[in-house]
Amino acid sequence: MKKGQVTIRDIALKLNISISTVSRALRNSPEIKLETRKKVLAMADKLNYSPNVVAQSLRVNKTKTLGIVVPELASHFFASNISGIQDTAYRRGYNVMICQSNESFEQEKSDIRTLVSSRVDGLLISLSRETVSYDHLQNLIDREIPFVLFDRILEGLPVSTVTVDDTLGAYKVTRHLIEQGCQRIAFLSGPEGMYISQKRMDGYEKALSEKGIIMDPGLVRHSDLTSETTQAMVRDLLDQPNPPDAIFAINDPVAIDVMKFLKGRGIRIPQDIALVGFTNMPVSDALEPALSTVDQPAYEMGRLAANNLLDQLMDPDGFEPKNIVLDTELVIRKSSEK
Amino acid sequence: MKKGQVTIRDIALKLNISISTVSRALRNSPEIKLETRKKVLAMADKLNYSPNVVAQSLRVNKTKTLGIVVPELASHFFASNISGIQDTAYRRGYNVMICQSNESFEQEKSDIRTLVSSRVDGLLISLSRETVSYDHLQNLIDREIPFVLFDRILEGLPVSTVTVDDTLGAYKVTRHLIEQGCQRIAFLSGPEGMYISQKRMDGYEKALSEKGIIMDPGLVRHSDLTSETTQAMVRDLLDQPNPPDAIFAINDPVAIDVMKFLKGRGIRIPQDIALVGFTNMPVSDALEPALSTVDQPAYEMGRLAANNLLDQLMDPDGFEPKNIVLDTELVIRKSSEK
DNA sequence: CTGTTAGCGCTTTCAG
DNA sequence: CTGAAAGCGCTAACAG
Repeated sequence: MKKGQVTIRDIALKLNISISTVSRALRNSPEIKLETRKKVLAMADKLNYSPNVVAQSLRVNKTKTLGIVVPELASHFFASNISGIQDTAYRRGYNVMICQSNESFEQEKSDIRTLVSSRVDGLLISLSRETVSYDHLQNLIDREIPFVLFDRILEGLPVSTVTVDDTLGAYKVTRHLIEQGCQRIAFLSGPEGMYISQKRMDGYEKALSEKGIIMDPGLVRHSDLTSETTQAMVRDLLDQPNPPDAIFAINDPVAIDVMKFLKGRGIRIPQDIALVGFTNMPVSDALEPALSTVDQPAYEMGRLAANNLLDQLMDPDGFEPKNIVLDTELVIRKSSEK
Repeated sequence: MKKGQVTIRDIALKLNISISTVSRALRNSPEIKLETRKKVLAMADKLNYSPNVVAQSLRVNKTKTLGIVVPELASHFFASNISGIQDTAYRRGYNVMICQSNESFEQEKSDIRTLVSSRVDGLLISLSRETVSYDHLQNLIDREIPFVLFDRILEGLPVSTVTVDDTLGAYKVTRHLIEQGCQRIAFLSGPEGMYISQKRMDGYEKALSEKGIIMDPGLVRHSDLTSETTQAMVRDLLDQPNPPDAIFAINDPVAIDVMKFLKGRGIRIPQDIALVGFTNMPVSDALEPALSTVDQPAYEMGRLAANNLLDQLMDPDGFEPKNIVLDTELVIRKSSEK
């Protein structure tokens, strides 16, 4: 990029051959004589040549770059997703550009716009907690820009998705709590429109009804996932005439906020109130009590999402969207053992 | 990027003017008549024009993209650094590409190579725990590719750096522990060559000598920051004839590993052994006991590093490298209150 | 104030 | 097997 960058022209000049020959040799075109190719490769090496990917991109109209949009980076779950995506992308010769929406719908739209204008070849998107409408995604479809949704998805779009079986995960949690003798299990959910809120709610309800427990709507709350709201909701839950004996939090960060609040109130976990999260953050087992949770294969989700997107880029026509659903594992720790 | 992308040529054709006029109008060149510019802008809007940044990059030999290399993404500290960088970069019209070295020197070199070949305009780098040599950085200097080091730096290079006052931070920790009555304070450090290991060691020694405590070399250990090594070292520390009454861990993740191990052994914190970390991860205060630690302004570090790099890109000649050092705050919690 | 022209570095027909 | 030439979309002299 700096002055004096070596180009194929320099190689051609030195070798007294045409630049097209150099170009072909560099890319192992079969029509080049072995000897010529060797000469070119040697000279390229000697001059420390490195191709100008910008020029290549302009020429072939492909940047070999994937765009990623996540709600936040400072979350172990999304960071692991990204690792999975990156490793896969690099292995297959792609770079990534990452944006965070900070859980804002507007920012998410802007991120997508930025990435598209950077000419990424495809996108991997996990939606913000505010996102309930399609338009910006439909726009990508209209412009034939391939993308895959993961974890925070929206249903009904003809695109690939990668999720865990949220319903089953929540079902396992709720059933486990019932088996521990809990009768009034609160569900501290995320925003109503969010896919994972709905799916985990389904699992929660299924387990309750299976065990013959009538769901008390007063035990279900929708948080915007911030600490403040979470704590306000727990307070509200506790101040009811008939408080819960267990809380199922939509994810580990929320569960940690709950834990802090309960401790502050002198409420014992799990004796007074059992607690379960979702995600299995690495610190979950360092908490006191260690947090029961649902292990989500974050890295694997990223890997699968990236592979699916790259397959789509390799063969745009023969491609069929897939809905990939991974299994989860309930990790039982102290916080829910009555 | 898809077929039928609108170009300035399309606008020019529609308006029966030259493409250079369109180009100038789009970029608010002062030499264009207001009326013409309005027409162009209107048409661009109507056709839903979006500039091809790849072509722009090729032409002006700048990508308006910064490269970031961090040891890992799944760390709240680095994720916050990145947020600070990103916000700053976006505000100033730049995108970012992020790579993680996974604490590997080889991977770090490869990341830098990748980013450079992607033609980023500059780099922001936090070194891996293995990095003790210069060559790959010197290479950037030789090629006149601007970069800034942050947090995990290496001294002696004519480039800007952004760190916290590691020595002072460690000094505060050690003095605090002494004031709590601790006499045998172990320092569980990182790899020997690492900048932060050395600086924090300096602060540790300074506090000890100031208080007239003779440093016991047997109380200083160098971990590679993995859980396994950390736990092995703590075991070793405990199995000494004269075990420590406090442990100062190089960062919070290591402190958490220490905590897990001590708990497993039935050792009480802080009564038997006091514990302090470094970084102030958001979960630190949810631990039991809540972890004393040193608060590092991660977001701010990222912001300053990015601003410094961007200043450098704006004015390459008039630029002087700066060593920016931020202050830290000792956060005292239960884990160190005897 | 606007148009013409010449590339940025590379790939890819089309001709030999 | 290799070369000549066109062009990806855009910017920037240079000329009017």
